[in-house]
Parts: sequence; structure tokens; C-alpha cells
Amino acid sequence: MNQIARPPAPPPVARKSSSWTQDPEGVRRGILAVAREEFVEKGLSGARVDEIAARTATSKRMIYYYFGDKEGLYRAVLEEAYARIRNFERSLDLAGLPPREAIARLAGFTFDYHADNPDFVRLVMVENIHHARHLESSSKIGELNLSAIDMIREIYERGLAAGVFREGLDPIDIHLTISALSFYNVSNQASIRQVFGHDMAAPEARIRRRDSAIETVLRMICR
Amino acid sequence: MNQIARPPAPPPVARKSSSWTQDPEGVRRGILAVAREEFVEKGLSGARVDEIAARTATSKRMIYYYFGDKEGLYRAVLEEAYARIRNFERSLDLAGLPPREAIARLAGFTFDYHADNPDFVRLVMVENIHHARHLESSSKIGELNLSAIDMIREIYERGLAAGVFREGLDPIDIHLTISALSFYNVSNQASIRQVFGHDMAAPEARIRRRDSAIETVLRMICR
DNA sequence: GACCAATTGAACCATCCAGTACATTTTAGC
DNA sequence: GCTAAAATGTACTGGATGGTTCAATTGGTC
Repeated sequence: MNQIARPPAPPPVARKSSSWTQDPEGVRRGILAVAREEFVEKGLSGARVDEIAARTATSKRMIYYYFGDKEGLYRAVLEEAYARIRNFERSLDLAGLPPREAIARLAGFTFDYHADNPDFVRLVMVENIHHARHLESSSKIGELNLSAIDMIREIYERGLAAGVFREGLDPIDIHLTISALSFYNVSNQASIRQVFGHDMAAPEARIRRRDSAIETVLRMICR
Repeated sequence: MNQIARPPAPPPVARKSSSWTQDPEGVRRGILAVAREEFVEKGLSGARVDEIAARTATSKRMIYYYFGDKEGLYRAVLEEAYARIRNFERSLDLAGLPPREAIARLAGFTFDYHADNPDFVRLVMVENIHHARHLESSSKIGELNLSAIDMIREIYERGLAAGVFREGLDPIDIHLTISALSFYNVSNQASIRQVFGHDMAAPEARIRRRDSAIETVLRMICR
């Protein structure tokens, strides 16, 4: 509910005043926001369409009107989440930095994105429980692929040329390491707390883990 | 179905033959095995008690007789999974190895355990989706805590004394890094395949990722 | 071979829940 | 203003689902 930047909703056409006051885009966004919270909290099968509808400003009827069925709604939520992280990745501008700094900042930003968006992390968990079937059927997410991996490849090659990175590494492997170190503390936060009594969401713990992750990635890559 | 080492089921008391042939322990185990598969595949809310019952040699009635309700059954599955990894950890004998070898083998074994037991990984994902509520209510899993972390602490201190490890590291941090690098490829296997077209379960990919994880852990810890 | 507790079978139930039917209101174009 | 299409409200349904009832069968003990 808080990480949705809901712009002031510029009504393209004048807004009449009456009993009803219709606003399709707003309704859509409203449904999506509530749906995301529910799916993130209870999973795809755990979430209840009635519950989502109840927490919305509109009715269950509208959910089916706009999204077809429960899976369509889930898919829309998933696509929005992936679109958002793709935007985040595109917003990174690391080309100007020296390789070592670039990787460090990429790792730091990635860590922060995961820590700041547990909803995204939990959605990805849910989707993986379902064997990523919906990622498959939905819009080709392949663009993610390029942006993230190519960015790493570019930095890595610059680092090789500059002689600061060790040779023989795979950009995908680097990406997996950064992702794993960013994802795990968030995805497994609850069980870590339960088993080790450590709250990874606490500011100090998070900062220390962040530093450790960056350091680990640098040590992995640097000569 | 394959990663459960089901010992030859030594019937402590003789087995009679009759129309019915009652065997509580066997029934229990049978239910648990099917239930694990279902929960792992569909999650807690996605799994259906009727479906579990149908795949069992016995009936739904027995599930409720032995486990009370769906959550009780889930809890039993969860406890069994954690008991199993605790056994695995206890079975590791690294005290005799030089520190560097010990950490490398710990990382390798941990990686292999996760890769060989995707059921465990998926169960932990499911449990985290549910905020580890059932880990909390079930038998104190705190013993895990000790065994895993203390083992690392012991190795780490030997490594410090030998001058091969760098100072200032937290055993929990080391554990989290090893776990993250072991867990992520399995938990996110489906989305990795979907987004990057890489199959982490393929033998070559797995071996390369394993080597990379071990190397990364060593570089993280060693001076 | 009788008795009791443990174990099992078959049918049943109350509720939940995804999805729909049908009517109604709103907006936009003329 | 009139009309068609888009958007919304209300009420409902049929099947799925977790859980239960009641009785029957078994194994051990005496």
C-alpha cells in the first residue's frame, strides 16, 4: 500500500458529480494494489477473491470485469511487479563508474531493492512455488534478461580490461550470486528469525548484512 | 518420492496376515510421504486433504485420526523435514579437517543437500510465505540453531588461530551466505529458467554453480 | 472367547468460494 | 435528448473442501 506511487490520478476528462462517478483506471489500480497485498500475504491459492473485493472500493464484479478470473488478476499483479523491477534496473546508471565501484553499487542497489520491496520477493516466491507457470504464460519477461545480465557483462568486461577482475567468470553466475545474497534474507526472514532468533529486518542487521553481501561479491570477482 | 531414504521398515512386532492387517506406523508414514509431496507441490492452502487421502493407501478419516487437522498434518511434515536436515548436519564431521578444507566441505555439503532435497527447500519457502508460524508453534527447532552455527564458529575460530581466516566475521553471517548460495538456485529454479533460460538443475550448471559457491565462500572468509 | 482400546470404513454436512446472471447506471457520440 | 457501449451493483449458484458422525473391525489381554 505504501510502495505504490499513486499519482494524483489526473482525470483526463472532467469529473462529473453524481451518485456514481466512474473511474476505470483508478478502479483497476485500486484492485491491483489490494490484490498484490493479498497474494503476497496468502499466496495464489490462499488469497480469496471475496476478501480482495471486500478491501477494495469496488466489488467482486469489477475484478472479474477487468481481470477475467483469479489467475488473470494474479498475472496482472505479477507483471506489474516485474515491470517495476525492470524500471529499477534501467534506472541504474553504472556505465560511468570504474568497474569495481560499478559492481559494488549494483550489488548495493540490488540488495536495497529487495530489502525495500519484500512484496516483490514474496511474489517471486509464490510464483516459484507454482513453477513460474504464470511468468511463462504472461508477457515475455525476456527483456529483464537482457538488461540485468548485459549490464553485468559490460561492467565485467571493463573490469577485465582494466585488470581488476579475475578471468573466467560468467555474468549469469555473478548475477545469481548478487541475487541470492539479496533475496535470501528477505525471502527467509521469518524462518531465520524463528530458527536463529535474528531479525534481518532490523536496521543494524540489515546494514551489516548489506556490507557483507557487497564485500562478498567484490571478493568473488576481484583479482 | 526418491529422496526419502525409506529404510526397510523394520516391523518391531510381528506382522500378521488377515483381511485388514493393521499397521499404524506404516499408515502414518504413508500419509506423511504423500502429504509432503502435496504440500511441497501446492503449498499449505493449495494442497487438498481429499487429494492427499486419495493418493494414500488409506482414507481421509485416518489423516484426521492421526494428525487432527490439515495444519497438524502440515506441521508433522515440516517437523520431519527439519529433523532430517538436523540429522544431516550432525552427520558432518569436519572437526578433524584444517579450517579451510572444513569450510569448503561444509559449503559443498550444504549446497548438495539443498540441490538433492528440493522438497525441503520448497517446504521452507512455503513456511516462509506463512511467516514461519508453524515453526513457531511446533517443537522447538532451536537445536538446529546450535548445531549449525556452533559448527561454523568452531571452524572459524580454528581458522583465525591458524591465521588463514580474516577477522571480524560473524558465524551467523557465514551461515547465511552459505545458505543463500545453496538455497537460491533451488528455490528460484523455475523463475531463473523462465527469465534467463538457464536450467539450474542440469548437471553441468549445478556443478559449475557449486564450485562458484564454494569459491565465493572461501574468498569471503579467507585472509 | 470375551472384553476393551486402538484403528478403520463409508457416508455425510456445513461452509466456503470462484465465477455468473441480470439489471442498472454512466459516458460519449450524434 | 437519444442511443449504444462501457462500467457497475445485487443476488445467486454449483461444486469443492475441511471436517465429522456413527458404526464396524482388529489386536491384545485375561
